[in-house]
Amino acid sequence: MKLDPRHLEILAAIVDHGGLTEGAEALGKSQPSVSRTLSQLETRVGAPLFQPGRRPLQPTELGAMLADQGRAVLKASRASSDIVDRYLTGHAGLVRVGGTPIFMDGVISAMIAMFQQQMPDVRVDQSYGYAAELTGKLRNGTIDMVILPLQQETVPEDLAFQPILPGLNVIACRTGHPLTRKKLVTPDEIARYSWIAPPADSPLYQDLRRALTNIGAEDFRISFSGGSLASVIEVLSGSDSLTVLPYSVVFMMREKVAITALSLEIGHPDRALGVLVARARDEIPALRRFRSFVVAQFESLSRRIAKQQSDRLWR
Amino acid sequence: MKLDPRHLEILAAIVDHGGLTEGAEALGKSQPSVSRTLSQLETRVGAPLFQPGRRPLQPTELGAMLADQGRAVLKASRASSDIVDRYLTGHAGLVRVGGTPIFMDGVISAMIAMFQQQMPDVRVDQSYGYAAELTGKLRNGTIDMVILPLQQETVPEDLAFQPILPGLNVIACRTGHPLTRKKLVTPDEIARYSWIAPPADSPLYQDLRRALTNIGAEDFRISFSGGSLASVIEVLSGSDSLTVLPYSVVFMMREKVAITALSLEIGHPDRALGVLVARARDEIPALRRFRSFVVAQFESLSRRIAKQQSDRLWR
DNA sequence: CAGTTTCATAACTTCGAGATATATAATGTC
DNA sequence: GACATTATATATCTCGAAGTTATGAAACTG
Repeated sequence: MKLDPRHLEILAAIVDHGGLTEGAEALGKSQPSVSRTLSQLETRVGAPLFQPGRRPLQPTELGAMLADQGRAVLKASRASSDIVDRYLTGHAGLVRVGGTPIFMDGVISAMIAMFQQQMPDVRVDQSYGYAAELTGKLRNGTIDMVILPLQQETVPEDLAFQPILPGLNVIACRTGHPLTRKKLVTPDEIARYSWIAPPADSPLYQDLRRALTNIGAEDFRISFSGGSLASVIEVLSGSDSLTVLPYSVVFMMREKVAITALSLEIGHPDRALGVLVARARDEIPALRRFRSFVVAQFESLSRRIAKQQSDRLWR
Repeated sequence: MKLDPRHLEILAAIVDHGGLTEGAEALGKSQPSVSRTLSQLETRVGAPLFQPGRRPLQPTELGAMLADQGRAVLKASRASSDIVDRYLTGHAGLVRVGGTPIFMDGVISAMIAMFQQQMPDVRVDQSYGYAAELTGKLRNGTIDMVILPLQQETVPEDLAFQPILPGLNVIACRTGHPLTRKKLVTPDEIARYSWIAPPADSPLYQDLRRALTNIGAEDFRISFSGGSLASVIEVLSGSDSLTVLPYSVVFMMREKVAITALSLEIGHPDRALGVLVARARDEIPALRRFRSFVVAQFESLSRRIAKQQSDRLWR
């Protein structure tokens, strides 16, 4: 005996609201419709579901049990509506975001924390990689969005790139480092210190090489390499070693850890940090929200960086 | 966003059976029907519920969550079918049975225990009373069935009476009572012992009076009255008092407690024990089952009584 | 025993779920 | 990489059921 779950819902509504009229109203249906559904259900079941004749309509034993099941259906129904609503408004869902390790650890993860204050039910899956792997994952749908520095001209046709911050690298060191006392740092002075190198396959490593070439420091000693940001920061703040980091990372971290940037131009890479998504794939609402949030956060970050730099000029 | 619970069921079936075809089969529907329902659901929701293109069909985050709700609906649906089936076959339900105290305690309650061995989910509500109240409750639907001794001619039109045992009362006493040693008991001998009287408004009390009148014992001492069967039995088996009980009660109890019946005819009341139900009201399946069970039990009891009596004749 | 409320019935319309037949897409195989 | 196979989507039709309004019949109210 297969019963229509909607009929069970209706039965539950009648029982819970104490009458056909009230039940119909609660369900947004007409009273005759509900009445007929009930009588159909009763013929179907082959037994009365309500005490006959009694005016404050009272369910039979069987009616009460089926109404219990109807309540379960109603609950699942409501839960479904809720799930869908939360999904469509971007309050729930899964966002798989990839990016270069330093940026993810240094900037994005803090933004994720802020985002999840507002959207606690959006789950974020983070993964690390560089341009080649990340675009691959983007194309095969393994991740939804990538944050990485890229030359705008090299962006493939099938991907959309939205720049959010100009590429700006700096030489970073611990606060109180001997070089921070100098107003102008010369290449010779820099050459005295050893370097913390990012992984050899990272764009940042290329940046480091180019920066050193630019300032004329041909050979340099590497004292530590292969670490992710947490290790780099530890070594950096506990030694006199130098490294190259995106300025945004130094800026974000400067209040939490004792690192700073040297006043030495090392030449901008011709890349811009940006958000990359697949054109074909349309974003789920949570992703759209997250992307907007990240973009807005970077705008705010830009402004704060600009303000800090003009403040420093006046000092 | 209101979703049809049936659609959620279908979604759950697809997810659980790993495909449209399998899901359709499990639901007993055609594949196109299920396919269209799914695509409708997706347009309704406004988001894909399955990963596009993947062959071992895999739900999206949202699809999986909605499928969970669908499973809940499916569960309620199955539970409902189960409830109805059990109800219709009389394996579940509520039976409200009333009767005269002595019969209920002495005979029926043991039958209820046996019945519930087979039908553990049939709930039995027992209530006590005499003819007037019981027929009243039967008429207003407070109880479903009554077991009581009645003159067949006095049965009202709107009630149906099914006799199950001829009325036969006996004088009961403890086993080993002095009177049990006599082959023939005279009224004089009886007059020496005091009586345990049933409640004054009970038919059994009338029977007691008539019996004593019949055997010529005009005045008699009452040593205990007002007790229900458990008390009566206690007093009876712990003293030399006598009482009048239906033979069926003595027969049922004789192996558990030390009571027996005297070999003295006291004249049959012109009543028969039977089952009374309201004609208008149609019985729920559990009641029908219970009634049949009780009737069958009494048939068996009749046979056992007859057998015991013929055995005694030969002794 | 009115008046009011609540439920049942009637007649009709519309929408959707079911079916079969068939096209299209994905997957496995040689 | 082409082909066979299986799985899913689409087209078209039919029928049932759920919705509507209008109205009749009970059952509580005072």
